[in-house]
Amino acid sequence: MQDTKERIVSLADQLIKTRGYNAFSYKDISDPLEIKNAAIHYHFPTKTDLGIAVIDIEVERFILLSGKWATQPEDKQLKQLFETFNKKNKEGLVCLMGSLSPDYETFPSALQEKVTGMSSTFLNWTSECLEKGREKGLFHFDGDAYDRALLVMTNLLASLLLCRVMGNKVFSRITNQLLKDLNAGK
Amino acid sequence: MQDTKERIVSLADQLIKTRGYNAFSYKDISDPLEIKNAAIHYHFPTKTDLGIAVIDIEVERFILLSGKWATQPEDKQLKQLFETFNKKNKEGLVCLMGSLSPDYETFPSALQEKVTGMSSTFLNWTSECLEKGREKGLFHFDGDAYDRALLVMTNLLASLLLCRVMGNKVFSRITNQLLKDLNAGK
DNA sequence: GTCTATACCTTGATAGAC
DNA sequence: GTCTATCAAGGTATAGAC
Repeated sequence: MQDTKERIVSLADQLIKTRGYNAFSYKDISDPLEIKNAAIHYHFPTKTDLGIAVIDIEVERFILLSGKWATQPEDKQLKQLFETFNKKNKEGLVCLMGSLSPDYETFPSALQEKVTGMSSTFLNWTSECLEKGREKGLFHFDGDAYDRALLVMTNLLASLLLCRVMGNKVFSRITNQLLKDLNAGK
Repeated sequence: MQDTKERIVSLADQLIKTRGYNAFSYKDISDPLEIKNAAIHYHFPTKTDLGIAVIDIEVERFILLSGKWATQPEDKQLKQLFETFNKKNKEGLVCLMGSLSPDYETFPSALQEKVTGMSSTFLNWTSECLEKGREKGLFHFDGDAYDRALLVMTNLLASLLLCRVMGNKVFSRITNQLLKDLNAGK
Protein backbone atom coordinates (compact mmCIF):
# COMPACT_ATOMS: atom_id res chain seq x y z
CA MET A 1 0.00 0.00 0.00
CA GLN A 2 1.33 3.39 -0.95
CA ASP A 3 -0.19 5.10 2.05
CA THR A 4 1.96 3.22 4.53
CA LYS A 5 4.51 5.86 3.70
CA GLU A 6 2.03 8.61 4.42
CA ARG A 7 1.02 7.05 7.70
CA ILE A 8 4.64 6.87 8.77
CA VAL A 9 5.20 10.56 8.06
CA SER A 10 1.96 11.52 9.73
CA LEU A 11 2.81 9.63 12.90
CA ALA A 12 6.37 10.95 12.91
CA ASP A 13 4.95 14.45 12.61
CA GLN A 14 2.78 13.91 15.65
CA LEU A 15 5.58 12.31 17.66
CA ILE A 16 7.93 15.21 16.94
CA LYS A 17 5.25 17.65 18.07
CA THR A 18 4.58 15.78 21.29
CA ARG A 19 7.85 14.20 22.39
CA GLY A 20 10.49 15.92 20.29
CA TYR A 21 12.73 14.69 17.51
CA ASN A 22 15.40 13.08 19.67
CA ALA A 23 12.90 11.43 21.99
CA PHE A 24 10.93 9.38 19.48
CA SER A 25 12.12 6.12 18.00
CA TYR A 26 11.25 3.85 15.10
CA LYS A 27 9.50 1.59 17.58
CA ASP A 28 7.09 4.42 18.43
CA ILE A 29 6.03 4.28 14.79
CA SER A 30 6.25 0.57 13.96
CA ASP A 31 4.23 -0.58 16.98
CA PRO A 32 1.03 1.42 16.43
CA LEU A 33 1.14 0.91 12.66
CA GLU A 34 1.76 -2.80 13.24
CA ILE A 35 4.74 -2.96 10.93
CA LYS A 36 8.42 -3.73 11.55
CA ASN A 37 11.10 -1.11 11.80
CA ALA A 38 12.69 -2.46 8.62
CA ALA A 39 9.58 -1.33 6.76
CA ILE A 40 10.19 2.22 7.92
CA HIS A 41 13.79 2.05 6.79
CA TYR A 42 12.59 0.93 3.38
CA HIS A 43 10.62 4.17 2.94
CA PHE A 44 13.06 6.39 4.86
CA PRO A 45 16.60 4.99 4.92
CA THR A 46 17.63 7.21 7.83
CA LYS A 47 15.86 9.10 10.58
CA THR A 48 17.11 12.28 8.96
CA ASP A 49 15.21 11.41 5.78
CA LEU A 50 12.07 10.98 7.83
CA GLY A 51 12.58 14.31 9.58
CA ILE A 52 13.05 16.05 6.25
CA ALA A 53 9.86 14.50 4.88
CA VAL A 54 7.92 15.77 7.89
CA ILE A 55 9.16 19.31 7.32
CA ASP A 56 8.52 19.18 3.57
CA ILE A 57 4.91 18.21 4.12
CA GLU A 58 4.40 20.87 6.78
CA VAL A 59 5.65 23.58 4.43
CA GLU A 60 3.67 22.17 1.52
CA ARG A 61 0.51 22.18 3.62
CA PHE A 62 1.08 25.75 4.74
CA ILE A 63 1.61 27.00 1.21
CA LEU A 64 -1.61 25.29 0.16
CA LEU A 65 -3.55 26.69 3.10
CA SER A 66 -2.25 30.23 2.87
CA GLY A 67 -3.01 30.18 -0.83
CA LYS A 68 -6.64 29.55 0.01
CA TRP A 69 -6.65 32.51 2.38
CA ALA A 70 -5.15 34.85 -0.17
CA THR A 71 -8.46 36.34 -1.26
CA GLN A 72 -9.37 37.43 2.27
CA PRO A 73 -8.33 40.73 3.89
CA GLU A 74 -5.05 40.54 5.78
CA ASP A 75 -6.53 40.74 9.26
CA LYS A 76 -8.63 37.67 8.47
CA GLN A 77 -5.58 35.93 7.03
CA LEU A 78 -3.64 36.53 10.21
CA LYS A 79 -6.51 35.15 12.24
CA GLN A 80 -6.43 32.05 10.07
CA LEU A 81 -2.78 31.65 10.97
CA PHE A 82 -3.63 32.00 14.65
CA GLU A 83 -6.34 29.39 14.16
CA THR A 84 -3.83 26.83 12.89
CA PHE A 85 -1.86 27.33 16.09
CA ASN A 86 -5.02 27.16 18.17
CA LYS A 87 -5.84 23.83 16.57
CA LYS A 88 -2.42 22.45 17.48
CA ASN A 89 -2.87 23.66 21.01
CA LYS A 90 -6.21 21.91 21.37
CA GLU A 91 -4.55 18.69 20.23
CA GLY A 92 -1.79 19.11 22.80
CA LEU A 93 0.83 19.70 20.12
CA VAL A 94 3.48 22.33 19.69
CA CYS A 95 4.49 23.66 16.29
CA LEU A 96 7.34 22.11 14.31
CA MET A 97 9.55 25.16 14.72
CA GLY A 98 9.05 25.14 18.46
CA SER A 99 9.81 21.46 18.67
CA LEU A 100 12.78 21.31 16.31
CA SER A 101 14.66 24.52 17.08
CA PRO A 102 15.91 23.48 20.54
CA ASP A 103 17.39 20.29 19.05
CA TYR A 104 18.84 22.17 16.08
CA GLU A 105 22.48 21.69 17.12
CA THR A 106 22.08 17.91 17.16
CA PHE A 107 20.87 17.76 13.56
CA PRO A 108 22.89 16.91 10.46
CA SER A 109 23.21 19.91 8.18
CA ALA A 110 20.63 18.67 5.67
CA LEU A 111 17.99 18.72 8.38
CA GLN A 112 19.20 22.03 9.79
CA GLU A 113 18.76 23.65 6.40
CA LYS A 114 15.20 22.38 6.18
CA VAL A 115 14.37 23.89 9.55
CA THR A 116 15.82 27.20 8.50
CA GLY A 117 13.90 27.12 5.23
CA MET A 118 10.64 26.39 6.99
CA SER A 119 11.17 29.26 9.42
CA SER A 120 11.88 31.62 6.55
CA THR A 121 8.67 30.61 4.83
CA PHE A 122 6.55 31.35 7.89
CA LEU A 123 8.33 34.59 8.73
CA ASN A 124 8.18 35.94 5.20
CA TRP A 125 4.50 35.16 4.88
CA THR A 126 3.71 36.84 8.20
CA SER A 127 5.83 39.83 7.34
CA GLU A 128 4.06 40.36 4.02
CA CYS A 129 0.67 39.86 5.58
CA LEU A 130 1.39 42.50 8.22
CA GLU A 131 2.87 44.96 5.76
CA LYS A 132 -0.01 44.75 3.31
CA GLY A 133 -2.55 44.86 6.11
CA ARG A 134 -0.94 47.98 7.53
CA GLU A 135 -1.06 49.69 4.15
CA LYS A 136 -4.78 49.00 4.04
CA GLY A 137 -5.27 50.28 7.56
CA LEU A 138 -6.20 46.85 8.90
CA PHE A 139 -3.26 46.74 11.30
CA HIS A 140 -1.59 49.44 13.33
CA PHE A 141 1.94 48.92 14.56
CA ASP A 142 5.27 50.72 14.67
CA GLY A 143 8.50 49.75 13.03
CA ASP A 144 9.55 47.30 10.36
CA ALA A 145 7.03 44.67 9.29
CA TYR A 146 9.62 41.90 9.47
CA ASP A 147 10.50 42.85 13.02
CA ARG A 148 6.81 42.77 13.85
CA ALA A 149 6.57 39.34 12.23
CA LEU A 150 9.39 38.16 14.45
CA LEU A 151 7.46 39.35 17.50
CA VAL A 152 4.23 37.70 16.37
CA MET A 153 5.86 34.41 15.43
CA THR A 154 7.81 34.16 18.68
CA ASN A 155 4.59 34.83 20.58
CA LEU A 156 2.78 32.07 18.70
CA LEU A 157 5.61 29.57 18.81
CA ALA A 158 6.35 29.96 22.50
CA SER A 159 2.70 30.18 23.50
CA LEU A 160 2.32 26.52 22.54
CA LEU A 161 5.42 25.61 24.51
CA LEU A 162 4.20 27.52 27.52
CA CYS A 163 0.77 25.88 27.32
CA ARG A 164 2.48 22.56 27.95
CA VAL A 165 3.95 23.86 31.15
CA MET A 166 1.45 26.42 32.44
CA GLY A 167 -1.86 25.14 31.12
CA ASN A 168 -3.92 25.72 28.01
CA LYS A 169 -5.42 29.09 28.86
CA VAL A 170 -2.10 30.74 28.16
CA PHE A 171 -2.81 30.52 24.45
CA SER A 172 -5.96 32.63 24.37
CA ARG A 173 -4.48 35.19 26.76
CA ILE A 174 -1.54 35.69 24.46
CA THR A 175 -3.38 35.72 21.17
CA ASN A 176 -6.24 37.93 22.36
CA GLN A 177 -3.89 40.59 23.63
CA LEU A 178 -1.73 40.31 20.55
CA LEU A 179 -4.66 40.89 18.21
CA LYS A 180 -5.79 43.87 20.27
CA ASP A 181 -2.29 45.34 20.09
CA LEU A 182 -2.18 45.15 16.33
CA ASN A 183 -5.30 47.29 16.08
CA ALA A 184 -4.67 49.45 19.12
CA GLY A 185 -3.28 52.51 17.38
CA LYS A 186 -6.55 53.02 15.55
CA MET B 1 36.48 17.47 46.05
CA GLN B 2 33.10 18.99 46.78
CA ASP B 3 33.05 21.03 43.58
CA THR B 4 32.94 17.98 41.34
CA LYS B 5 29.24 18.08 42.05
CA GLU B 6 29.07 21.72 41.03
CA ARG B 7 30.99 21.08 37.85
CA ILE B 8 28.62 18.27 36.92
CA VAL B 9 25.58 20.52 37.34
CA SER B 10 27.23 23.36 35.48
CA LEU B 11 28.10 21.17 32.52
CA ALA B 12 24.66 19.55 32.51
CA ASP B 13 23.15 23.02 32.47
CA GLN B 14 25.17 23.95 29.42
CA LEU B 15 24.41 20.67 27.65
CA ILE B 16 20.67 21.08 28.19
CA LYS B 17 20.86 24.60 26.79
CA THR B 18 22.79 23.52 23.70
CA ARG B 19 21.66 19.98 22.84
CA GLY B 20 18.50 19.48 24.89
CA TYR B 21 17.70 17.26 27.84
CA ASN B 22 17.05 14.07 25.91
CA ALA B 23 20.05 14.51 23.66
CA PHE B 24 22.81 14.67 26.23
CA SER B 25 24.26 11.65 28.01
CA TYR B 26 26.37 10.94 31.06
CA LYS B 27 29.31 10.42 28.72
CA ASP B 28 29.01 14.03 27.59
CA ILE B 29 29.72 14.99 31.18
CA SER B 30 32.16 12.30 32.32
CA ASP B 31 34.53 12.70 29.36
CA PRO B 32 35.33 16.43 29.63
CA LEU B 33 35.47 16.29 33.43
CA GLU B 34 37.68 13.21 33.19
CA ILE B 35 35.63 11.17 35.60
CA LYS B 36 33.62 7.96 35.15
CA ASN B 37 29.87 7.87 34.76
CA ALA B 38 29.60 6.05 38.11
CA ALA B 39 30.91 9.19 39.76
CA ILE B 40 28.01 11.16 38.34
CA HIS B 41 25.55 8.57 39.60
CA TYR B 42 27.08 8.93 43.04
CA HIS B 43 26.15 12.62 43.15
CA PHE B 44 22.93 12.28 41.15
CA PRO B 45 21.41 8.79 41.31
CA THR B 46 19.24 9.35 38.25
CA LYS B 47 19.24 11.70 35.31
CA THR B 48 16.04 13.17 36.69
CA ASP B 49 17.87 14.17 39.87
CA LEU B 50 20.44 15.93 37.75
CA GLY B 51 17.78 17.76 35.77
CA ILE B 52 16.10 18.90 38.95
CA ALA B 53 19.39 20.21 40.33
CA VAL B 54 19.96 22.23 37.16
CA ILE B 55 16.55 23.88 37.49
CA ASP B 56 16.96 24.54 41.20
CA ILE B 57 20.21 26.38 40.61
CA GLU B 58 18.77 28.38 37.73
CA VAL B 59 15.88 29.58 39.89
CA GLU B 60 18.17 30.25 42.82
CA ARG B 61 20.46 32.31 40.64
CA PHE B 62 17.56 34.31 39.24
CA ILE B 63 16.18 35.11 42.67
CA LEU B 64 19.61 36.29 43.75
CA LEU B 65 20.10 38.40 40.63
CA SER B 66 16.65 39.98 40.61
CA GLY B 67 17.09 40.78 44.29
CA LYS B 68 20.12 42.85 43.39
CA TRP B 69 18.12 44.74 40.76
CA ALA B 70 15.30 45.52 43.17
CA THR B 71 16.52 49.01 44.00
CA GLN B 72 16.51 50.12 40.37
CA PRO B 73 13.50 51.56 38.52
CA GLU B 74 11.39 48.95 36.77
CA ASP B 75 12.41 49.84 33.23
CA LYS B 76 16.04 49.25 34.20
CA GLN B 77 15.09 45.99 35.89
CA LEU B 78 13.41 44.76 32.73
CA LYS B 79 16.47 45.68 30.72
CA GLN B 80 18.55 43.64 33.15
CA LEU B 81 16.29 40.68 32.41
CA PHE B 82 16.78 41.23 28.69
CA GLU B 83 20.51 41.37 29.30
CA THR B 84 20.52 37.90 30.86
CA PHE B 85 18.91 36.58 27.70
CA ASN B 86 21.31 38.53 25.54
CA LYS B 87 24.20 36.93 27.38
CA LYS B 88 22.82 33.45 26.71
CA ASN B 89 22.39 34.33 23.06
CA LYS B 90 26.00 35.44 22.75
CA GLU B 91 27.09 32.10 24.20
CA GLY B 92 24.93 30.23 21.71
CA LEU B 93 22.57 29.00 24.42
CA VAL B 94 18.82 28.99 24.72
CA CYS B 95 17.05 29.48 28.03
CA LEU B 96 16.08 26.54 30.22
CA MET B 97 12.38 27.06 29.64
CA GLY B 98 12.87 27.09 25.89
CA SER B 99 14.96 23.97 26.01
CA LEU B 100 12.89 21.95 28.49
CA SER B 101 9.33 22.78 27.52
CA PRO B 102 9.30 20.88 24.19
CA ASP B 103 10.47 17.73 26.01
CA TYR B 104 8.01 18.25 28.86
CA GLU B 105 5.85 15.25 28.00
CA THR B 106 8.80 12.89 28.23
CA PHE B 107 9.65 13.94 31.78
CA PRO B 108 8.72 12.17 35.02
CA SER B 109 6.28 14.21 37.05
CA ALA B 110 8.88 15.39 39.56
CA LEU B 111 10.81 17.09 36.77
CA GLN B 112 7.65 18.43 35.15
CA GLU B 113 6.68 20.14 38.37
CA LYS B 114 10.08 21.80 38.58
CA VAL B 115 9.72 23.17 35.06
CA THR B 116 6.30 24.55 35.89
CA GLY B 117 7.58 26.12 39.09
CA MET B 118 10.47 27.77 37.28
CA SER B 119 8.14 29.21 34.64
CA SER B 120 5.86 30.60 37.33
CA THR B 121 8.77 32.30 39.02
CA PHE B 122 9.85 34.06 35.84
CA LEU B 123 6.33 35.01 34.80
CA ASN B 124 5.35 36.35 38.19
CA TRP B 125 8.47 38.44 38.45
CA THR B 126 7.95 39.91 34.99
CA SER B 127 4.30 40.59 35.67
CA GLU B 128 5.05 42.48 38.87
CA CYS B 129 7.84 44.41 37.22
CA LEU B 130 5.56 45.52 34.40
CA GLU B 131 2.69 46.40 36.70
CA LYS B 132 4.78 48.52 39.06
CA GLY B 133 6.56 50.13 36.16
CA ARG B 134 3.28 51.07 34.55
CA GLU B 135 2.02 52.64 37.78
CA LYS B 136 5.13 54.81 37.83
CA GLY B 137 4.68 55.74 34.17
CA LEU B 138 7.82 53.89 33.10
CA PHE B 139 5.91 51.54 30.83
CA HIS B 140 2.89 52.06 28.63
CA PHE B 141 0.82 49.09 27.60
CA ASP B 142 -2.78 47.97 27.44
CA GLY B 143 -4.41 45.13 29.27
CA ASP B 144 -3.51 42.91 32.18
CA ALA B 145 0.10 42.93 33.36
CA TYR B 146 0.24 39.16 33.52
CA ASP B 147 -0.92 38.89 29.90
CA ARG B 148 1.77 41.38 28.96
CA ALA B 149 4.30 39.31 30.87
CA LEU B 150 3.24 36.29 28.84
CA LEU B 151 3.86 38.22 25.64
CA VAL B 152 7.25 39.47 26.78
CA MET B 153 8.41 36.08 28.05
CA THR B 154 7.33 34.27 24.90
CA ASN B 155 9.20 36.87 22.84
CA LEU B 156 12.35 36.37 24.87
CA LEU B 157 12.15 32.61 25.07
CA ALA B 158 11.48 32.05 21.39
CA SER B 159 13.93 34.71 20.25
CA LEU B 160 16.76 32.51 21.49
CA LEU B 161 15.28 29.51 19.72
CA LEU B 162 14.89 31.47 16.52
CA CYS B 163 18.46 32.78 16.73
CA ARG B 164 19.65 29.18 16.43
CA VAL B 165 17.79 28.79 13.19
CA MET B 166 17.78 32.24 11.62
CA GLY B 167 20.96 33.81 12.93
CA ASN B 168 21.90 35.94 15.90
CA LYS B 169 20.60 39.28 14.71
CA VAL B 170 17.06 38.14 15.39
CA PHE B 171 17.58 38.81 19.09
CA SER B 172 18.30 42.52 18.89
CA ARG B 173 15.53 43.06 16.35
CA ILE B 174 13.02 41.51 18.70
CA THR B 175 14.18 43.12 21.92
CA ASN B 176 14.65 46.59 20.43
CA GLN B 177 11.14 46.66 19.03
CA LEU B 178 9.73 45.19 22.20
CA LEU B 179 11.29 47.88 24.38
CA LYS B 180 10.03 50.58 22.03
CA ASP B 181 6.53 49.13 22.23
CA LEU B 182 6.46 49.24 26.00
CA ASN B 183 7.11 52.96 25.95
CA ALA B 184 5.24 53.75 22.76
CA GLY B 185 2.01 55.07 24.28
CA LYS B 186 3.89 57.91 25.93
C1' DG C 1 34.27 9.90 46.43
C1' DT C 2 35.91 7.59 42.58
C1' DC C 3 37.04 3.52 40.29
C1' DT C 4 36.34 -1.11 37.41
C1' DA C 5 33.27 -3.98 35.60
C1' DT C 6 29.13 -5.17 34.00
C1' DA C 7 24.08 -5.77 33.49
C1' DC C 8 20.36 -4.69 30.76
C1' DC C 9 17.86 -2.18 27.51
C1' DT C 10 16.91 0.60 23.39
C1' DT C 11 18.57 2.73 19.50
C1' DG C 12 19.17 3.26 14.25
C1' DA C 13 20.46 0.47 10.68
C1' DT C 14 21.50 -3.66 7.42
C1' DA C 15 21.26 -8.36 4.92
C1' DG C 16 18.70 -11.46 2.77
C1' DA C 17 14.37 -14.42 2.37
C1' DC C 18 9.73 -14.10 0.66
C1' DG D 1 7.05 -3.79 0.12
C1' DT D 2 7.36 -6.27 4.21
C1' DC D 3 9.33 -9.71 6.91
C1' DT D 4 12.95 -12.26 10.19
C1' DA D 5 17.11 -11.97 12.15
C1' DT D 6 20.85 -9.68 13.60
C1' DC D 7 24.22 -6.01 14.41
C1' DA D 8 27.18 -2.51 16.70
C1' DA D 9 26.77 1.29 19.43
C1' DG D 10 25.22 3.84 22.95
C1' DG D 11 21.99 4.69 26.84
C1' DT D 12 21.09 4.63 32.20
C1' DA D 13 22.02 2.37 36.13
C1' DT D 14 24.15 -0.83 39.80
C1' DA D 15 27.58 -3.77 42.66
C1' DG D 16 31.51 -3.95 44.91
C1' DA D 17 36.66 -2.90 45.39
C1' DC D 18 39.70 0.73 46.81
